[in-house]
Amino acid sequence: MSHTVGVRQTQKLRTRQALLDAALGLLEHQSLSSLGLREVTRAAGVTPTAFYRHFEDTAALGVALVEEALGSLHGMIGAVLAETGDSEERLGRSVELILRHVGEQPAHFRFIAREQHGGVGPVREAIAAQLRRFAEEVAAALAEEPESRGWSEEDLLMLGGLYVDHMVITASALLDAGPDGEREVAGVARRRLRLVTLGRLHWLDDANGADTP
Amino acid sequence: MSHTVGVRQTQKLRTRQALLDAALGLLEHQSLSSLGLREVTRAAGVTPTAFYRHFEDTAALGVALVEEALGSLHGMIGAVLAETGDSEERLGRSVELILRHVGEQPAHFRFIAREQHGGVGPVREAIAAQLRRFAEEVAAALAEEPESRGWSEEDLLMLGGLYVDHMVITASALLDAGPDGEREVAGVARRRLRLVTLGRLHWLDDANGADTP
DNA sequence: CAAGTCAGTGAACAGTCGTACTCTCAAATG
DNA sequence: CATTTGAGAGTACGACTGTTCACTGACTTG
Repeated sequence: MSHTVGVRQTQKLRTRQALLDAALGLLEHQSLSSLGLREVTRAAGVTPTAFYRHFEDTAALGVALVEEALGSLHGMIGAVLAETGDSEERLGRSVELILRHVGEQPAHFRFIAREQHGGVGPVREAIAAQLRRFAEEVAAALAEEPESRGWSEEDLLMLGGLYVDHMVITASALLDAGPDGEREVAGVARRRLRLVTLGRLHWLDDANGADTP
Repeated sequence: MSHTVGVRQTQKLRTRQALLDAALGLLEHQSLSSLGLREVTRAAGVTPTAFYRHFEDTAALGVALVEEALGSLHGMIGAVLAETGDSEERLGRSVELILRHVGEQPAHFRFIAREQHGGVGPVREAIAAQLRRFAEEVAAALAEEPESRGWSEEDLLMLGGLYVDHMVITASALLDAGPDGEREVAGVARRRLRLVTLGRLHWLDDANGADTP
C-alpha cells in the first residue's frame, strides 16, 4: 500500500465532487426525481458514461448529497444546547445557528427540505435517518439538564423531535422568505421556540397521563 | 343561457377529473416536476393533445390538485376548535380529524406534503397560500377563546401557524408510518399538541418581551 | 333543421433521455 | 521497465418527451 493519496484517486474525487456540485446547483429549481443523469454530467463538464464510475443512479447521488448536507452538522446542536446561559439565550443562539448555516449553504438546505418528502425513496429514508439521529442527540442533550428531571425517555424524544422538526421548518421558511424577510422569520421562530420551552417547563405540573391505556 | 348543465360540459368535466385522478395516482411514487404530460394522459385513457383542453401545464394541473386536496378543508378546523370541551378533548379531536382525513384521502395528503417544498413554483405558492389561510382561520378561532385574552394578533398568528405546521407534519408522519405505526404517531402528535397548548397557557406569565427592539 | 362550436383524435416533429458498447492513455503495480 | 488497471471519451441505440397541426363528429345554438 502506498502512503500517498494517489494522483489518480484525487482526480476521481475531484470529478465526483464536480458531479455533486453540479447536481446541487440544478436541484435549486427542480426536484431530484426529475434530475437527469445527462443533465448533471453536462453541467459538470463530463461525458454521461463517466457518471457510472461514481454513482449507480441519480438516487445514489442524492443519498450522497444528504450525507454532504447533514453529515457535518452532528454534534453542533448538542454543543449549542450544552452552552451556558438561560433558556432565552440558548434559544436565541439556536435560531442564529440556523440562520447562519442556511445563509452559508442555502442550496444544501433547500435540497433537504425538498427531498424530505420527495419522490425518491432511498433519499427520503436517508434524510429521515439523519433527522432521527438529530432528534436523539437533542434528546440526549436535554436529558442532561435539570429541567428534564422526571421526564420519560419517550417524552424527551418527543421533545427532541419537536425541536428538530422546527429547525427544518425554520430553515425552509428562511429560504422561502429570502434575505428581506429573514429577520421576521427568525423572530417568529424564536417566539415559537419560546412557547415550546414554556410548555416544557410546565409539562409535569399535573397528572398529564391521558394517554396511558 | 340554458338551464341544464349540458351533456358536453359534464363530459369535459369527467375527463378533467380523470386526468386529475390519474395524475394523483402517479404522484404517489414520484414528484410533480418529473410527471410527464403523456404519462398522465396515458393513465387517463386520453390522447396527449386532449390534455391542453384542460390544463396549460402539468404545473397548472398541480395547482388544481392543491385546490382539490385542501379547498374542502376550510372551516373544518375552525369547527373542531369551536366545539365544546376542555383543551385535552379538543386536542384529541383535532388529531382524530387528521387521522381520519389522511386515512380517507392518503394520496391527496402525500401530494401536499411532497409538493409543499417541491420543485414547481406555482404549486408551492398555491400550497403556501392555502396553509396561510388555514393559519389565519385557526388564529381567528383561537382569538375567540378566553385563554387568548391579552394576546397580540401577531402572536395568535404565530400560534395558528404552529398548529397548522404540526398538522402537516403529523399527516406526513402518518403516511410514512403506514397503518401499523398509526397509533404511535397519533400518540406523539397528541403529546406535542399538549405541550404547545401548555406553553400557550403560560405565555403571558412574565414579561416575555425580549424581542422588542 | 342548418350552422357553428369544440372536446378529443392521430400523425409527425425535433429533442432528450438512460444505457451498452469499444476505445484511449495516464497512473499504479511489481 | 513491462504490465495491468481504470477514469473518462466517443458513438450508437431505441424509447420517450412536449408541442404542432389538420381532422372528425357529437353536441349546442339560433
